[in-house]
Amino acid sequence: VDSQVWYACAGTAAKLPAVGSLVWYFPQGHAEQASSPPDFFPVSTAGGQCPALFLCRAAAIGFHANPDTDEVFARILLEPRTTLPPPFSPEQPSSSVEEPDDVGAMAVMKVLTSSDANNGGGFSVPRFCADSIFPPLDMAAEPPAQNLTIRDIHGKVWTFRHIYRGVPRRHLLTTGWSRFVNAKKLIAGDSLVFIKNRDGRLYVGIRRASRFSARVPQAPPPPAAAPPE
Amino acid sequence: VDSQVWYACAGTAAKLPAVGSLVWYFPQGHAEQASSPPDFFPVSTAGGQCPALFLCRAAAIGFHANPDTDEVFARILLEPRTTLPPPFSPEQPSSSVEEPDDVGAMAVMKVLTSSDANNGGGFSVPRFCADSIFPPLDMAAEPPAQNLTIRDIHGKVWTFRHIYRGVPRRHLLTTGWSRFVNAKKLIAGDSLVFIKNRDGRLYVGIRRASRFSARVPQAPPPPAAAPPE
DNA sequence: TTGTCGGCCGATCGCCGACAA
DNA sequence: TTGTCGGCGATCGGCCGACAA
Repeated sequence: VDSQVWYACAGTAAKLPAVGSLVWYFPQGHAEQASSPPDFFPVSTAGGQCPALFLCRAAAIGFHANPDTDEVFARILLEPRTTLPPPFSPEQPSSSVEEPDDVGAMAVMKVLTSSDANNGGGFSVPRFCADSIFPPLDMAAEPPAQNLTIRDIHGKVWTFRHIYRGVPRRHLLTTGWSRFVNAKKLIAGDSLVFIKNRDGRLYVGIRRASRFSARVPQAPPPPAAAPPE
Repeated sequence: VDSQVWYACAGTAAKLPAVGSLVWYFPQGHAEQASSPPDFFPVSTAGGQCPALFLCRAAAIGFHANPDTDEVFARILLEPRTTLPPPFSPEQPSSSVEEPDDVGAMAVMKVLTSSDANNGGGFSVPRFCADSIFPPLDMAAEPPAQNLTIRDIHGKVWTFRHIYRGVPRRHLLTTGWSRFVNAKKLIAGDSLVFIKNRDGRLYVGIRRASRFSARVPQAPPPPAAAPPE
């Protein structure tokens, strides 16, 4: 996966160590956060424990995306320094050292509203996104419209009809949008990241809302003055 | 899975050994046919070979169905006799010894036509199936119709509208049929087995057509007299 | 600027009898 | 007896502007 697109999808909160820098590998944190718990068998001691920290060198970083959910993750190859060899280590979040500020690219994020995610609708494009990411429309046309060619993080191409219409005027994605929503199983609360790289190529990334504490909207209690039903 | 339903779905060609009987376990045949090849490591000899046959006792039989495809398979627990212990063995087809003839139940099979499997249609119920499996219709009604409650091999309940209509009259499944076709991903050539057990409960099983040599129908060559296009 | 709604039109789904194999 | 077809009504998907937050 292209690292530029990866960073845009991961968000500014995601920090990765620079290749070659020294980091602490924290097995317990890895075991608690990883989707597939690592196997510490080869390094566990007679007492069944392994050391709490390993000093390591970040030898290589791989940028990846889940083929099903498009969620991004990084795989960091760690070389031990002065301690026993630890196992191969995927998914090491937030070990803050450096981030590439080579922003010749633009990225805009939007949280999907229920109108965006509901079937039978389009996608309301934020004005700033249309202005700074998408190619300019021919405003002489009636209505101004174009087809956008956008790649997801796997490189798969999606096309969307981008139209500027309604009173007052607004930017919308129509044809192609619902196919995308269904294919990616997007729901209200998920976020999209639209990315324009230095070559002008368009990408779209997904940040899923935490499904864990998803709360069902509830009817508010009646106002104090209202008599009980 | 209920063994009665299992046998109806497996068909009359499927033979299972009686529990307690002696059978030959044939590792190479197992390895060639099993979807997940067995691991013979613990019994392989220094030459990398394991014996061609094991005499075993069929200690227990489990009746199972693939949760995705509904295809049935059996798991036979084998106890070795006079040889080294073999590994646990799933899926041992056709070791012909016995089959339970306790047929207080009825089963009828039909291969799906393209009209059955195409969306936008119902299912033509063979006359014999309607007469011998389904509950009798009230022929005084116009048209005669009823809702059928039928369980798949996992026990999941499906409902179908069974109607007797058209000129000339015929039995059809309409409402509920296309949902079933889509959920089970049925295509023309697959077969259904309708089963009525001794209690009068209805079941439906699936036998998938071999996807391997599925051939696309081809236009026949023009008659000899026809001039070339 | 943009989230939600109702209208509306076209596409699809799915039930029907006709008809012939 | 039953496989396939065309018809057609109901439903749904999806594009639209209105309107208000």
